[in-house]
Amino acid sequence: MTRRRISEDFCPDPRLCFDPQALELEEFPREFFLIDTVRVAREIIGAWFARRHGNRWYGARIVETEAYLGSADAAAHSWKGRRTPRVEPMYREGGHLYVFFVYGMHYCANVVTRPAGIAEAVLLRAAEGPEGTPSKLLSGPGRLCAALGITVSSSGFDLLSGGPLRLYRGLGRSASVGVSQRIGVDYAGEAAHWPLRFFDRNSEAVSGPARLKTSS
DNA sequence: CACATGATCGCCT
DNA sequence: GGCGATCATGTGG
Repeated sequence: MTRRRISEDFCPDPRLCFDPQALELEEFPREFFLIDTVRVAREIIGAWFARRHGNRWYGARIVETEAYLGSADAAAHSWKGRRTPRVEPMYREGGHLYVFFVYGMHYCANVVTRPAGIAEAVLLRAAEGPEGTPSKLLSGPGRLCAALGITVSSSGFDLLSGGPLRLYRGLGRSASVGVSQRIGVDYAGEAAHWPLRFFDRNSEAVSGPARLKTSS
């Protein structure tokens, strides 16, 4: 049996190699992550999620996100203040990473928001690689993590520590951003309908059903 | 300790 | 649009 061990998958896809220095990308200030989770979800559309591996940088432009609003949000892992070892990174200061494992085979990456103790976060649902990479390579939260080689070993990492995982502001004009309900949270009752998903209307890499790709 | 389920994906119909 | 894969995690006994 040649069963593939998911935990060995740490390597970014070589097609995502890029140079943040040459592009003169700037990081977000800490404060940006502390104030408003919904605003972070909307405004990191177009931002670059970047990772250093060896002496190279790999990155992708975020085109789809979802906000998860902590203890008041039945779809959030921190609903009703739930606090377990897995969710602990959600309680850190905004700007940290929260990664979890789902469905026995996929990882999902979130950017933690709000001050320490308030467990809100933004799920990174889809991204585009540098010019010429296939639009499906990072389309969906599981594929996004697979393409960048992100696993739970990165959960709790501070994106503003000057280390190998970072978030950079996008370049040029802001994207045309659509809004919809979140995907895959039907169990969450009323919260399942909250308009907390954001996406770049002009991107081929946005995931989910077609009916959620055109809304406002 | 046993069990149920999920912030998904790809393949099948 | 439906379903199986596959297992960490949380919950309850």
